[in-house]
This record gives sequence, C-alpha cells and structure tokens, in this order.
Amino acid sequence: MVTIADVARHAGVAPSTVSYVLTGRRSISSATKARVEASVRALGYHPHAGARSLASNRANVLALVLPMREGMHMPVLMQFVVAVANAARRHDHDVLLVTADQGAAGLRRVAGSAQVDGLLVMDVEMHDERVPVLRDLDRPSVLIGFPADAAGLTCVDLDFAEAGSRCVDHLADLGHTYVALVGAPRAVYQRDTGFAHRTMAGFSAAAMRRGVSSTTLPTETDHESVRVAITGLLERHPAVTGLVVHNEAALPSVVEVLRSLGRKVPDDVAVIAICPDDQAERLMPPLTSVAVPAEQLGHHAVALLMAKLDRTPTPPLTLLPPRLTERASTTR
Amino acid sequence: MVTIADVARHAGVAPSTVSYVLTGRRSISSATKARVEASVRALGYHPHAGARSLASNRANVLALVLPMREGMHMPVLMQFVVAVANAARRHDHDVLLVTADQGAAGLRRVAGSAQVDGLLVMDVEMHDERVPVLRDLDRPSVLIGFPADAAGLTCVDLDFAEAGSRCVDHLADLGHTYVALVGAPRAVYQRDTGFAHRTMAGFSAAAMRRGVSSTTLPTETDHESVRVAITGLLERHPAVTGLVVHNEAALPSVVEVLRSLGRKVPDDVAVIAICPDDQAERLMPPLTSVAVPAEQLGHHAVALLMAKLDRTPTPPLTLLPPRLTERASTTR
DNA sequence: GCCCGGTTTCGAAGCGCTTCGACTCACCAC
DNA sequence: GTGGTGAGTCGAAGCGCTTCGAAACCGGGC
Repeated sequence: MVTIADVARHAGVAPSTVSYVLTGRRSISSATKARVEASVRALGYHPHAGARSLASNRANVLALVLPMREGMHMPVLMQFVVAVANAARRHDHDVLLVTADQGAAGLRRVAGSAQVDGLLVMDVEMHDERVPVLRDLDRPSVLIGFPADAAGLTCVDLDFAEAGSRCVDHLADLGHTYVALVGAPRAVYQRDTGFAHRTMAGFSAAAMRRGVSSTTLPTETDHESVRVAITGLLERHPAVTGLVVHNEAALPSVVEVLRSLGRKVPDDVAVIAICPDDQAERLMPPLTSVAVPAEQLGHHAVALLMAKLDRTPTPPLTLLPPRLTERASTTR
Repeated sequence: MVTIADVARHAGVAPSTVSYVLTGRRSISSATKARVEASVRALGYHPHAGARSLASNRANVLALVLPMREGMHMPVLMQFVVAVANAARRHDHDVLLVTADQGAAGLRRVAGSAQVDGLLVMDVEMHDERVPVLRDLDRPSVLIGFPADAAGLTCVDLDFAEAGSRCVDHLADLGHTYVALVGAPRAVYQRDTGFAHRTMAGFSAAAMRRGVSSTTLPTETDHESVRVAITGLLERHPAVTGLVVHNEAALPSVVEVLRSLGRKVPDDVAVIAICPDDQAERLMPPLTSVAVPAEQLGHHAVALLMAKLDRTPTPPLTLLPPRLTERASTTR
C-alpha cells in the first residue's frame, strides 16, 4: 500500500505538506503543489479512508436510509437512490446503504461508529419510529418527506398538497365538475405515509374551494385490481370526468382500463398523473402530469445535508413547488 | 464519543481485553466477558469504524457496483440490492453504493482507499470495461453475471442458457412446434449483456435439438411497442403457439396485448416468463415461469465474497440451476 | 545590516483501535 | 518442591492520516 509518507518522500516534502495539498486546508506554493500532485499520480496514491476518518473525524460517507415497504414503487425509488449517489459524489462523498430492516438500531450503529457523517432518510411516515432517533443522534440528517412533527429536523419534499390542489384547479379550469383521486395502495395510507396524505388533503381542499364534487380511492397496483377499482369508480360515480392518478405503478393499467371500457382520453375522461415526467411522456396518450422531481429532490437533500455538515444554516422545511405540464390527456 | 478506553476503565480491564471480547480473537473468561459486555451496553459504546479499519486492515464494508443502464428493470434490480444489503449485514458488513457513472475509476478509488474489503459487481457485460480493473485490484470481487472471459474471476448467475432451454423443452413437451422468444430491449443486446445472450442461445439451441421452429425478437418495454411487436410477430409467424418472455417490464403488456388480440392464454398461445416468481404469480392468468431468484443470487454472491475474504477456496463459476414452475399459462 | 510580517513548510502529537509478545496464575506431573 | 503448560490478561507499538505550533525563508522598510 502506498502511504502519504511514500508520496512525501517521492516529492521531497514532509507528509504534512502532502496532506495540505490534498485537503487544501493551508496554502501551498504552486510549485510544491504541482510536484506533490505529480507524485500522487506517479505512485497511484489513494488516502486510506479509515486513517483519514480517524484523524479528521470525517468519513466522507453519507448514509442513505431506505426502508423497503409494501406498495413502494421501485423505479421512482431507484431514481432517488441514483440521484443521491451522484450528488454525493459531486460533493466528494460516498453513500452507505442502510436498508431499514435494521430499524432504528441501524441508524444508531452507522452514526455511532462514525461510519457516516450524516444521514439521508427516505419514505418518511407521519409517525416514524426513526424520527426520535434522528433527533438525538449527534449527526446531521435530512429527511426526504415529512413526519407529523418535524420540529428540529430538516425536511425536503415536493409540495404534494399543492400538487393535488393544482390538479383539481387544472381540471376545474377545463370545466370539469366531478373529479376523482386514484391514490396509492391502501398499505401506503395505512402506515400514514406523508406524501399520500398530503396529496389527498390538497386534492380534497381544492375540490371544496372550487366547488367541484370529488371522491378518492386507494388503488392496488396489479392490473386486475385496477380494472375492478376503475370500473367500480365509474359505475358509482358516473358523473366523474376527471381522474388524478397518484400511483405510478397503476398508471399504465389505468390508461389501459379506460381504453378497454371505451372511455376516450381526454374526450370522455381527462387524466392527470402525479409521477416522474418521463413516465407521463411515455404513455399513450402522453399524460398531463405534475412531475415528481426525484432527481431534483435527491440533489437538494444532499445539498442541504452538506450545508449542515458545514454548519451553514439551513431552512428546516423545504417544499418544492409542483410543476404541471399539459399534455394530450387533458386537452379539450 | 465513548472510546474503548472508557469501556476498559468502566469494566476495570485493559483496552486490549475489551477488544478481544468484541472481536473474539482470543479466549476471555466468561466473567470478564460479561463485565465488559455490560459496560459496552451501559456506555452505549460503538467502535470507531475508521480506527478499526486502520488498525485491522478490514473495513467491514462491501462495495455494490451498480451501473444504471438503459433497459434495466428496476424492481428486479432493487430485489438484488436489498438481498445483498441484508446478506451483508448478516455477515456483519455494510454496503457502499458505487453507481457506475464513475466507471472504473470509482472501483479504483473505493478499493485503493481501503473503504471496502471486497466488491460485488452487477449487470456484467460480455466485454465489460470493469473486468480488467477487477483483475488487478488487490481486493476480492464477485460478479453477478458472466463476462466473455471469466478467467481469474468469481462469478455467480442463474443458468440462463439452461433456463431458455427448459422453456423450450416445456413447450415442446406440451406439443408446441413453433415458439418465439420475446426478449429484452434492443439496447440490452447491443451492449452485449451476458444473461440476455445466454438465454437466447439456450433457447435457440433447444429449439434445434427438439426440432421445433423458433424465432426471437428484442422488445422495448412500453405498451405501444409491445403491441406493435407482438401483433407483428403473430402476423409474420402465424404458426407460433408458444411465447417465452424474458423481459419483466414488458410482461404485463404482453399478456394484455394477447388478450386484446383475442388470443386466449393458454388455449391459443402458451406463455412462459423468465422473471421473479412473485411477478409471474400476480398476473392474470398466473404465468408458468422460470424464476429469476434475485434474493438467492444476492445471498450467494455475498457468501462467496465472504469466503474469499476468509481466504476459503471458492468455485470460480457458479450457475444456479433454473427452476420452472407450471402455472395456468401453459396448462393444456 | 537588521528587524518584522507574511508566506510556506516541517515535525510531532494524537485520533481509537488491533495485535503481538510477555506476564501472571493455576494446575498438574514428576 | 520444581518445572512445564495453557488459559487469561496486560502494555505498548503502530496502523496512516490530519492538525497545531513553530521553524524557515523571503522581501521590504528603516
């Protein structure tokens, strides 16, 4: 193994000088700097991560806490994971995966052992058992999602309430008077996941405000369940002419079922999805949608965490404004 | 921060004794052991990971190298990730995520900095740029998948050739004389991904051997592409009565398109999927399938890597035998 | 010619752990 | 009794890095 002492010898300087070149924590003359950098390359030197973390008290690793729960949509989840990993790398950090089957103990372990400098927590429930743990951990954390009590925490999320509301507004503006929210699987609501609740709240409130009738139903993701759910919905509420779908996995089936029922989109039924843009674009017809900006959220969360690590003050709550893109599924 | 010295003082022993209790590398009297363990709990001690890795030359972390490429199916990928993470934890290791947008340099970095003890590499291509790097890294690695030249490497995978072959056999046994392979998206073949090629090879060879006619077509994942592809397939090859689908994302659409074309499954067309069991079960009708045992593969890969870390001899190549489960989509 | 301030570099301490050799006790065989 | 043995424990060295204080150097002003 090549050590900093080897590099120092090769470049004819002291080990501390090499360290300062690498970390940039003291000014070094450009001549020395160039010489050291050449030696680093020549020897193929990589600082020992453990030694560095021991001496500097920074591991340059972030924990990504990722529970795997029923009803979660993997493609979207994966977009988050990749966005976080890439953003972390841009800040010279790596990502340690903590799947939550280890629960709160896992958080204590990775934080307590100084394996990670900070934590990024996904799929936050309203009353999440991890929240109190995060509060008394000595490491900073950022939640993607909101618990019921966010005091003392830093959270980022899409403004799902506003997203639900914008969908209703768009439909109401187009003259629809009866709209339905096709929501996440029942399990997601049952465990009180913040984003599902907030979309529903925003949806219902906007319907009241705009004076349009509304109904909501949780929906499973398999095709057969979707068929039953949508068919039932349109039978019970024949006046429904606008659908807001907040369920990425069910989305293709919803479109397909409407087609097979002979309901033309958008002529008979308008459809708005709350999902990543690329998915909305790929369906036939392309769907008007409120984007779930997974990439942007991931980057933002990492940026906030890095700021906290730098002791820069950060806003406790960040709600990204929803962006609605009109496509073929709601045009008159 | 609580250090090993604090624990030692609290328990009235030397730091080295605490270390031996924790690592189990020397025998310790049960009385002392109990006392130390009580102190560890009382003080909430977690060994500093960096210090440990520096002193012992082991980080207890595995890298999971995960390229994100076109045409990959996220749910299956995620199953692997979770299986690997859980298996690693059972061996007292954590998982560091390396998304491959960093390419070979990323591997060099995490291995060179002693951040990880070993590497798990996914989505291996036939001529993968990472393979030569892995060979000259000083850390052990296990590939999930096979490159063209696997000399000097440890690889695990499902025996996809045999899987393709078993599907043909099953259909031939049922009397089918013209079968088609509905394969992965074109991009997957274009970048020479091992598993896609091997399935196709096994499929074609078995068709020859059994004397049944066969055809193959790559298939994109969106519904419309699937509709065009399947419709075209059945027009060009009207005698086809058996479909082998090796494309998880397209699977629901394939079933749906057959239904909408009025082809009954299994009466008009038999369908076998190569996909995780849970997906095959959830479709209507439930599909006969060869399981892609993501969980088992993940566990196996971790077990092999741990063995290599222990310097236990390991088989260079492991092919898990495919398991075909008969369900409603191929019953006569 | 000397002092002073700033810049650049050096040397040594120390981060928290593991590990090796050595020490201490019992205990047993002779 | 004495020597040998093995189990249990201790102490100190050292892993590779960062960081702090101090030394060395370089001009510029007097």
